[in-house]
Amino acid sequence: MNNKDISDILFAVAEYFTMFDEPFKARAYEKVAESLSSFDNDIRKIYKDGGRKSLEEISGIGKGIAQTIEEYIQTGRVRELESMRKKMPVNMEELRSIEGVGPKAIKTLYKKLKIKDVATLKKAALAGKIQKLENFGVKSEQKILKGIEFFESSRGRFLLGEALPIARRIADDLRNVSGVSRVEIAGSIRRWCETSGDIDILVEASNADAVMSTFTKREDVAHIIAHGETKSSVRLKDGIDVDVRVVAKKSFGAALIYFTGSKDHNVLLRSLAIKKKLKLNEYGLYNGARIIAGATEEGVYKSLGISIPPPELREGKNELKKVFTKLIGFQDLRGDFQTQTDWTDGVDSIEAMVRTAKQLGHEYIAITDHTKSLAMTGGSDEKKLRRQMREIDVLNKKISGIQILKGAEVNIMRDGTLDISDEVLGELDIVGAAVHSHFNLSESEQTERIMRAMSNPHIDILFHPTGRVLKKRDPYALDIDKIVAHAVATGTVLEIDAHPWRLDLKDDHIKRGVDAGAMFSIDTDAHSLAELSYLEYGIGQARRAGLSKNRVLNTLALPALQKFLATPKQKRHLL
DNA sequence: GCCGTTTTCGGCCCGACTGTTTTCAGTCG
Repeated sequence: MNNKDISDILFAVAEYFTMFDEPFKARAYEKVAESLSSFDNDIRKIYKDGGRKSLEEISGIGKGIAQTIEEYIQTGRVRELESMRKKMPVNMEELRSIEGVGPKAIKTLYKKLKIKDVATLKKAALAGKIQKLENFGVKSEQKILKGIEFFESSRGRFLLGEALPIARRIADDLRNVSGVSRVEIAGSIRRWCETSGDIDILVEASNADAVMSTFTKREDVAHIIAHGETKSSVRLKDGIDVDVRVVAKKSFGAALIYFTGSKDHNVLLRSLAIKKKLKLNEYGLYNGARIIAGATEEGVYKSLGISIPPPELREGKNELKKVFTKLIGFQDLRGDFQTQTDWTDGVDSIEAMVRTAKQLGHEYIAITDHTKSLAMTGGSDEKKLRRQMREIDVLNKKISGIQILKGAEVNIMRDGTLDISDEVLGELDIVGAAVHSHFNLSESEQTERIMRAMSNPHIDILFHPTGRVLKKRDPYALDIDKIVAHAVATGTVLEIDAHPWRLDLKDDHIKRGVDAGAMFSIDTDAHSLAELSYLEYGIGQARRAGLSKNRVLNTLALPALQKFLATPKQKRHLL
């Protein structure tokens, strides 16, 4: 049981309260659930050390919620939730993942049509039963069907941001098994693909038995799919499948190539081997019966006469023929240009965000809270922005070793104008612009709108350019090549939003930018301290696109960055 | 259910958008 489990339970309670028309209780639970999901300290430990009282010291937690958390920690259950579930036994998590279906809709759907999950929802929608319900119509029925389509196409695949932490946890545990000398995460995760179907882990060990039994007996295993001498598969309680294989040292490199993939890459490699009258499999590269390489990846590629491609580029395209430009490295970024704080919809204070960024080794961090037309976030108007600038001045004096840049995530209005005056934008160090509404404009309208915003001399970066949310919302209709060309023409930097739900721009779009000569930034879009470590997801996407360090703004040291920002937009360049 | 330099009771971030309606409920962020 960790913070996420507790957070999930509180979310569930909140959802039910919403259904039972208790909006304020719901909001109270929701708030705590949100803050716990990115809370740095272990709640269970806080409770064990200081009891219920210490829970109540956390902002947002009072007597009631402290009791709920206590009950859950002690018994693993929450009676109130169970009794509400009895009244309305629906698969809330599944139904809520359909866009446009909220708690109230779920309530009506259950009461009128006994809809419990996506399967029964789909049946009812296809039968035209939903459009007849009060407050529903033909359009809402169609919207639900579209949502189900989306749900089905992305089911079974996990976001990189979900799969990678799980894979690392398992890999770390396996490293502690005696006799284990090496553990690597392979598969699509190693290639930094934005989603993964499963987790592949490769182990080099003298004692395969111990590895297999430790792995299959994990607490987070829901059931064992296979348990063999060198290979086991399990399904975790999270729903994701994990394969672990144990291989001998002399085959580790060949196995790592094989299990890293992609499938298409392996096909290319094997046909290359055949051309050279060799044979490649997961145990090694063979000349007849004699093994000529296998212990290391380098050795196998070298014996095939090619240089080793970074895992991110092993997609079965032209990676065997290509000479690789040096990709941006995971340690190359010196700062972050998109972060939100508790001034708007972030969780943590500016000071806390800055101190954490400093711990991460950043030389600078831009504070980019939302602006006024995003009222739901408490977005800043000109006055509030100026107040924030004064606070940043104070903090810059107080905190040494990192520069805080005054910024904003300015909202792009329907017509492409901005919701903050040019005068105030001019006072900021760095400004990002982003779309948060009117997602349904035609491609040409949407493209024109964004290009107009990019033409503003104060807009340094276009934030999350296509607006997608993985597994949830498609990107808005956009002519990406026009946007890229306009970025180059105006000197606007294109963001690679590293937030694991966004990864926006995506790899293919980054590639188009690379080809067109655009400049990029890689930012976390962090709304809490924990999210400040998301940069690696963006770097992974950048590497998949072949992006090199010298095209990325936040690889610059602070003085060079300041010089860049002091240059008029049109004249800016990185190379 | 939580909280207090506008309150220990009475509010609770709130505006846009959609699709349903004919003045509004639900969802989203």
